[in-house]
Amino acid sequence: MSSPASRRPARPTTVTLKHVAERAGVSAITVSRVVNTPDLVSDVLRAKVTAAIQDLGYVPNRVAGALASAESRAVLVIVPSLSNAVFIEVIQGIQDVLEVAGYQMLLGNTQYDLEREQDLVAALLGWSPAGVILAGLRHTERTRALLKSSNRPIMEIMEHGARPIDMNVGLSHYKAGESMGEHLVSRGYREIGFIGGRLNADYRAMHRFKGLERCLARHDLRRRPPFTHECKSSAQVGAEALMRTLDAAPELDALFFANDDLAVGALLRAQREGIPVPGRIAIAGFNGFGIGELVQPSLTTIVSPRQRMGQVAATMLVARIRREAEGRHRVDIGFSLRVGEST
Amino acid sequence: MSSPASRRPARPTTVTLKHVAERAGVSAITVSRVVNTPDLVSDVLRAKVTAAIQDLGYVPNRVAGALASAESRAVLVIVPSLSNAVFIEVIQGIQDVLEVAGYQMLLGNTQYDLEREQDLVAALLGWSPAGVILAGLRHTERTRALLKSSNRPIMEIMEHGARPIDMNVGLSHYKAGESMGEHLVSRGYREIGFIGGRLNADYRAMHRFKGLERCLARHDLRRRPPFTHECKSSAQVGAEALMRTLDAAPELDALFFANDDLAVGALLRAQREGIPVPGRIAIAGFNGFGIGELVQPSLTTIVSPRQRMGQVAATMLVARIRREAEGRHRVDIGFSLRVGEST
DNA sequence: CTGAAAGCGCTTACAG
DNA sequence: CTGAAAGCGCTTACAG
Repeated sequence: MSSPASRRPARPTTVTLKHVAERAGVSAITVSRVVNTPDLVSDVLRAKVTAAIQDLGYVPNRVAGALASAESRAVLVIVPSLSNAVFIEVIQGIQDVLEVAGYQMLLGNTQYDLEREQDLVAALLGWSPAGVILAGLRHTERTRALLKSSNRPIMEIMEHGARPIDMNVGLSHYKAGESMGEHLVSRGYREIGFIGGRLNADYRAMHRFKGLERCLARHDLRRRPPFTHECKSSAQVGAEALMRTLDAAPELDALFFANDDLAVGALLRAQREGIPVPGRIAIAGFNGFGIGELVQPSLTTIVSPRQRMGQVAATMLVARIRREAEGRHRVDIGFSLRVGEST
Repeated sequence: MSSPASRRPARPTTVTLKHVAERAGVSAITVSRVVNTPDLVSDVLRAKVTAAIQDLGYVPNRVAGALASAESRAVLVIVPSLSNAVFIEVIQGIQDVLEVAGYQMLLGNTQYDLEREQDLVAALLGWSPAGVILAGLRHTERTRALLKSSNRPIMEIMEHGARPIDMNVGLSHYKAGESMGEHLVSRGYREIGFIGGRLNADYRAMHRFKGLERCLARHDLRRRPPFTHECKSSAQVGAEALMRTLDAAPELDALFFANDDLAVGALLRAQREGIPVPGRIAIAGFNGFGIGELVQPSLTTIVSPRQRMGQVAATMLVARIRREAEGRHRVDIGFSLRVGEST
């Protein structure tokens, strides 16, 4: 019963379960129940405990709770990039749901590197997360093994595919590429190129390219390797890529950019250079950011339901964490073509 | 010594310090030292322990460590919004530094609500963070009290001011507003308006407005209340605000928008409507996003060093966490005026 | 509906 | 440089 205070001066004097229990005249477990599963406590005791919590300004120590239960109220969210607005919007959707459900997000950024992803997963599992959301279906074997043996609900997002580790919410990037290809062909374009960056790492963009290729093959149109650059996508990079590509392949009459950042940059640059869009060159993107509707000409693009994807994924995950889940483990969230003036 | 395994089937069989210690033939504390303070361990034991860690695939349980030491390797980062790219870039800067230093970010979003901020701070302190970074110098009294009594290093960012709770890195939004005012006046504009949204919550934008007002007063120019809207800033909202404001106050010859999102939207809308910029109306923003250099005319704006602000703040915080900090607790990170074609 | 005991996997604060 | 003991603040798995 001797106080350890003299030995641990660094530890701030904190209100603990025990203090609340003493104040309320109940046991510690009862306080714990009031905090976590109030329905299991009688009205009388619950009122006493709630009052004691208020009086003392008790804040539960989540770390202790996590250690005791081997499960923290944290969800790992691992994405390839934060400079890409797509992931920001997905993260917002996830946050919307996690916050209401009382879970904290632990955010990791792999920078499109599967080894980094593996290290992140290993390190972050040390937090005993209640669940994991990560981008993509492509991971190292060890990442898969770590996630599986963690016995936590796992949600893979962004792309929809056949063999998820556990659950999956995403869309078919291949079909999206095909869909844009069909649109361009139907508009009469015949010399169609694809511009993207770091396609080995951003393999979802590569899937879109493959979808486009499939479409071009079907129509007996010329297929070209993608025009690539080895840097992060941005409007500036898209602007440069447009000029370089038109120089290298002046016969092109349409360009499908890997994303809207690139496409909007290209559009604005074309305008500045006096290159008619779509008269000289048609321009299309992928994402469906709001800015695409404001530029002139407005951008033809594929709209992915980013925030909703995050919400759906987080909702399914939370249901599984709470063991209320049933039914589908795989959701194709779809996409839509938004036809603007640029094609 | 009896195994609890039969009583806790849910807990996955995990490799712990003890297992590593047994394998390496040392005590648990020695393993702990190899993980946390390897310099304190002899080369011989360190090698043995490192090998055992590799063999067993040991991953430290951060939760247990945090409970024992009353300090987790987490840093709270609390911002008002994730839909504002400013905060995303600041967060990136913070991440850059925290990741290298081995800290995990716990992200909270107040939605510009000081009560929500207070609740977030209270709840997240339950994670025993090593430090806290939060946006702004304005908080509830209870938030301040909670942070102070937590005895953790606290860093307030975004704005630079006189009485931080602990440390502060930011810029003067008042001076930024003044500076833009001086630029507009020097260009010959005389009827200058300010457009922004939710200025009570986004009081930093209000500071920029006040700075502008001060400048207008100095030059004996007409001062107007800000033209406001009650929704999140976006290009779409800026586009609408431009049209509404020109309708309401056709005498205006220059508009200072609270941020670049609004200003770029206005610029693109003006172009679409055939309103000459800056001939009919000059347009200026605040942030310095890359898109402002691509639109036509290019946007005059104030560039805030967002990513660097995050890096500097996180670097100072980590130094304090490690008790290596000295010198300045307050840094004015500054800003610069980028003159484009829109004014 | 309520509680006493044991334990989660680490680190602290010594002692040697 | 190394280690045995105690403890961090909770929750689990019983028993009643």
